[in-house]
Amino acid sequence: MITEQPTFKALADPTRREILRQLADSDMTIAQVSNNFDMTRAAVKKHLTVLSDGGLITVRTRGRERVNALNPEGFAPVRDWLVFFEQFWDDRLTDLKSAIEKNQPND
Amino acid sequence: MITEQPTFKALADPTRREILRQLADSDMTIAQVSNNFDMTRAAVKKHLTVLSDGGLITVRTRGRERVNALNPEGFAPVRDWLVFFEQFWDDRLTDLKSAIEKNQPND
DNA sequence: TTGACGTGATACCAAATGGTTTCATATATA
DNA sequence: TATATATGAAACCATTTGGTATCACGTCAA
Repeated sequence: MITEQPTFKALADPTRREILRQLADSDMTIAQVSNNFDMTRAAVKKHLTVLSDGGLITVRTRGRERVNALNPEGFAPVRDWLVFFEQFWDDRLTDLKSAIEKNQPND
Repeated sequence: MITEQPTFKALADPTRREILRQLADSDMTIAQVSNNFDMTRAAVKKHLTVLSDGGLITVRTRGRERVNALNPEGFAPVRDWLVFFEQFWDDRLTDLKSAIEKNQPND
């Protein structure tokens, strides 16, 4: 079973969400990502590990480099979670609509 | 400007996400929510405060009670965030498709 | 082969987080 | 009015988190 916890946890930090946005533009090595943030490479590496644990990115080896890329499938837990509530509100609206129509049959 | 940070932060904790799911069934007072978790009312109250700060729930006073309810609008930051990436992938697919058609004009 | 480069991993630290207990305050009720 | 109920808030604590510095290791290039 897929647990959604690592995914939501990974998204809780603004630096990590910014990393995802940048990876949307292009895959990047750890060093490249680090250049875009005012923190050490070690700190960025930790964030990338959390993102990887959350399934939001994949990492492939290229020589001595490690290339990070978005993993579209990793976003599924968030999508599913959101759909649960949106579906719920859709049903609520449908119920409300039918209730109104029931009380106002003269449309 | 709406900052998405409090929203994502609120969603990082499994207890808080479970509270949201329960509130989808019915609005609840703090005491009612507390009854569903194995922790003190004070702890639950803290979680509700975080959810409120994140705009995910609204709280109304009813006598000496405080009734917590889902706030559909509070989910917008997550929806917007997700749409950014899904749109991105849609564009990628479109680009890929047109590139393929360009190289295979004999369809 | 010998550095230089890119990364992994660990120890360490301050601050944030998630929980507790305790007490104060406001409202409902006998 | 006196008491019980529902909540608010603060002090406190252990653990997690997000950062640092440092060193070890594999790979590329002269």
